Amino acid sequence: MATIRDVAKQAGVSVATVSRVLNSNGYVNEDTRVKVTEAIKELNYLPNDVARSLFKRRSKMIGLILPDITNPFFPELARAVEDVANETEYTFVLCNSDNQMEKEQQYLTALKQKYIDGFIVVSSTLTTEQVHELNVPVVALDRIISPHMPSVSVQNYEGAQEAVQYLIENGCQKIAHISGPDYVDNAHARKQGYLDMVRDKDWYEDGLVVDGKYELDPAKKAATQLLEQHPDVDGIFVGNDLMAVGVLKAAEALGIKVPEDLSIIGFDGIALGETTTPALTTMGQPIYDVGSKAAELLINYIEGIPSVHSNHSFGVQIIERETVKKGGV
Amino acid sequence: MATIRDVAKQAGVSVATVSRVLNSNGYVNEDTRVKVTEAIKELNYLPNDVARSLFKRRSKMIGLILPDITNPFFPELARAVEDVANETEYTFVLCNSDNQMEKEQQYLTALKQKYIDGFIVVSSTLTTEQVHELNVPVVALDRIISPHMPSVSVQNYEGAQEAVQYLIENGCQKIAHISGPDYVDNAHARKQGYLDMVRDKDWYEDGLVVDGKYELDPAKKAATQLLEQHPDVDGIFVGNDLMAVGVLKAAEALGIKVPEDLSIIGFDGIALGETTTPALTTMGQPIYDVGSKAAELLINYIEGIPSVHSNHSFGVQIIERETVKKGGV
DNA sequence: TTGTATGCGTTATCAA
DNA sequence: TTGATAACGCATACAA
Repeated sequence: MATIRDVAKQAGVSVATVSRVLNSNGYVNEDTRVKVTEAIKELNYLPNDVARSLFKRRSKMIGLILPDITNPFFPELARAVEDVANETEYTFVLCNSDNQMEKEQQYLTALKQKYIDGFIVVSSTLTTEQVHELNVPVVALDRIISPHMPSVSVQNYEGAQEAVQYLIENGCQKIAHISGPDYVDNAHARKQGYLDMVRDKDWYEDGLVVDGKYELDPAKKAATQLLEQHPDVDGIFVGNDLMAVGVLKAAEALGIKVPEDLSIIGFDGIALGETTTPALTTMGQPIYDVGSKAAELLINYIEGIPSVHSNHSFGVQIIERETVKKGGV
Repeated sequence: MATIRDVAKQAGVSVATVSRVLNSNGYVNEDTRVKVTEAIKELNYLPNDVARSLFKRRSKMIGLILPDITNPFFPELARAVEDVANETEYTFVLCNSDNQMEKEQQYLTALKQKYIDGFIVVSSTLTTEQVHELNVPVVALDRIISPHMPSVSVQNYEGAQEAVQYLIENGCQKIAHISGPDYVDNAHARKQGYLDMVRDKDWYEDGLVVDGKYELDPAKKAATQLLEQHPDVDGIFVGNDLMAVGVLKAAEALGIKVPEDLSIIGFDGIALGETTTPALTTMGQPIYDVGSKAAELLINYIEGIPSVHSNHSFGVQIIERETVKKGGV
């Protein structure tokens, strides 16, 4: 590996001038610029980013901390972040936290030792203090950590209401909800959206909302119980698509026809929902846009470019497929 | 951020001694060791990895280059790599190449500038020369670049044969194949496995193998055509699970009952296959093990630990679910 | 057992 | 317009 010194020697100039043409700042004579450029080419020289980082105290790296890339909601998000990182010449570090604060903290400090420039985090456990004392730019994604911290998310509450409304409009008479964990703010918001739509219905009762942990199997179990105890439920608003697939499987196992006997609507709009039979109707969020917006926000933040909105909330939109029986009341 | 110099001052020793206790090498008096440790604690000192990297010429980072994390085959692989990277204190960089050699090359050189210690690559375009002149440890994953380069993969040829055999044993009379791209070695091997099982059957004809590009929609289209042109096909061995889902969808659209009128078997064993209706029968590969083995191999390679086998090939195993009609001939 | 000095490869300051 | 040189924060060779 050639160093800047080798280039300098080859071009018959000092390292300072080489550095100047490299970063194109400061005056440099056209002739010597050419000489240096040629030397660089001949030696196949590439600047050493580590040395650069040491001097600049920044690494051109950003980290994405999320629960688990194996959860089908996250790959598209990660892809979006990676894409904008790539465009802006940042390198992208992926961290799976399994929702454990300990792991999050480990990644945070380990990467800080590498002069990482910033983080995007999907977390329900990180506190404002932790982020603050980290002293590195952070934007929250999908889940909000604090209103005072830049974030990108979607209109969970409103989306949930729309979803329930859609079920009602299509004739459902008794609508249940499979919720995500209460400590996840978006799960909480979706549940509230549901509750505020149904709480005053005469058919409503507490047993209609059960926890599915945002995972497939727990949701399947929860739905099975729910449907056994409340056979008159004819519509379910499920907190995310992954759980909705579990609900679909539960109905199938119980011999309940979807959508004839039971309408199901999910939330997220992940690709998985297109592959089930029947295909999943859902409240879709613009996952890729959410991810890339978070990355943009972070990079602007890092580079000191002021952002108009530092708390961005995307709208959601219903994706009509096959798990809701169409027809008015 | 405190530096080693701050710690030295605080403890009343030189930076060399601090370095010694940090890396626990060289002699150091127990008393001063304690003093230093305390100073470190008081100052909340963390060593600067960038400075370390510059000196050591290595970064404790490994890169994983794969086509697209959005393809449901890859998240589990990536997770496995990240897990062992994490255990061994390496940080994990994810790169999406979209199967473009140009992007691969960009990542390779960009990360080399950061003193990356090694790569795991899922690639069909990278050449031995490129890897060689990179002069950084590389292990090939899922797809073999050269027999002389460490690699981890599965028994594609044998698995394909088993899959076809399974279809035959269960009474299929005319078996087609939806293949992956021929330039992907594992797709080629799977196709060969199929061909070597059926080439001499009296029902075999060339039109029975069609390209599905290892993607869902192309496979769906290909299967639709295939099934229209060859209505007597009663079994399909599909080159991967993602395409198999497309085939399932095609059959559904054509009103062909699976598995009653058509048996389908995929390859890979990704989670997606469990969620379809009917659930996909497939040749499962130990995806997580494949990924973690590759990571182990790479890290041993990096750290100079000799590996017994540098070309590892895992076995595959049939996962019987619901898309193959059971029953002998 | 400990300290001093040097280098890892850059960038930026200051002179020239 | 260019060149010396001092950082950046650490680890090691060599002295002491």
